[in-house]
Amino acid sequence: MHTAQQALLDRLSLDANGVPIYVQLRDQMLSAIGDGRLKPGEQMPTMRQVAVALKVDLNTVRHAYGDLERQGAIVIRRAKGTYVADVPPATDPRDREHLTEELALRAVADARTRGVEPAAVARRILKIVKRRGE
Amino acid sequence: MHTAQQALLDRLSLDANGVPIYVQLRDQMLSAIGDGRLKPGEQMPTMRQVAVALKVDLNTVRHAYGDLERQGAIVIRRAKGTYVADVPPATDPRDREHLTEELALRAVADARTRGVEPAAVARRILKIVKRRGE
DNA sequence: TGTGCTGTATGCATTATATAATACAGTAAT
DNA sequence: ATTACTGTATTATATAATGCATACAGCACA
Repeated sequence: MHTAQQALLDRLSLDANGVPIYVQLRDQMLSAIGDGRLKPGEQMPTMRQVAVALKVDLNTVRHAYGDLERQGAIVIRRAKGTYVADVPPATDPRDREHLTEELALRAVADARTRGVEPAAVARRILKIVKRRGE
Repeated sequence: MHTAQQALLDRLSLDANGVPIYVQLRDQMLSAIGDGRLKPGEQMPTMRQVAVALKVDLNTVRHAYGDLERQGAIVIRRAKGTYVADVPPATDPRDREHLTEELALRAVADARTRGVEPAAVARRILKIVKRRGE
């Protein structure tokens, strides 16, 4: 039962637009997680699978996975594989306010640096959580 | 009356997210042209203005402008300045949609890995862009 | 034990990115 | 002609990214 990883592998693509490969990989995998195509606890494609499928160096994939782990999105287990991180318990209400602001500011900056209207991203987020019933 | 360039300058921002500076500049300017904030024939900020405003090297800005010219979005006139092309390439709406979706999905994954409601982040984003005037 | 899968790591070469410090060249206004 | 602004260009330096080859290390299982 490797449909989830295979589906992700099939959707991965690289563009020669100046964006580093490891950034493209990292961001596309984050999207897959946000999408729910990869669920918490589920195994990610192995680094070698990604490297072979996209004809990219193993260390480049490792770079992307390393970023994702540092960010808390995945967990890497030596000799076993990499897995989507479990959803952490909701933060306590006082910190949540601050954390929400922080995440929002980062999203705004992210959108701006990619030339996208932050408001458009916000509306899209609402649409995503709605179509998943959250 | 240089409000258009000034407005663009004010909105330019850089983020240390692995995306090369010249790509960030190129994309943001492309988006400014795409949504009409910069109109055909209008003068762009000079390369030096951008370099000084963002504290980046003149050659880095040139790299971004070079991409834009090769792409047909702007026209560079030596010693006179750079201008939005008369018929700027229509930014493919599908690309814009896709990028927006990607950014939204990343934000969702980001929020979830930190135990924050994605919807709360979305509402915060809207609040932020509102309190900055659209 | 050994085979085979995982992630981890190193060394080397090449290319890309970014900065700094200068300089050059074309245009326009005074 | 001088000045002041454009874009263009070179050299040097440093760091990052990528690829390639080659390993090492941990785990599971026949």
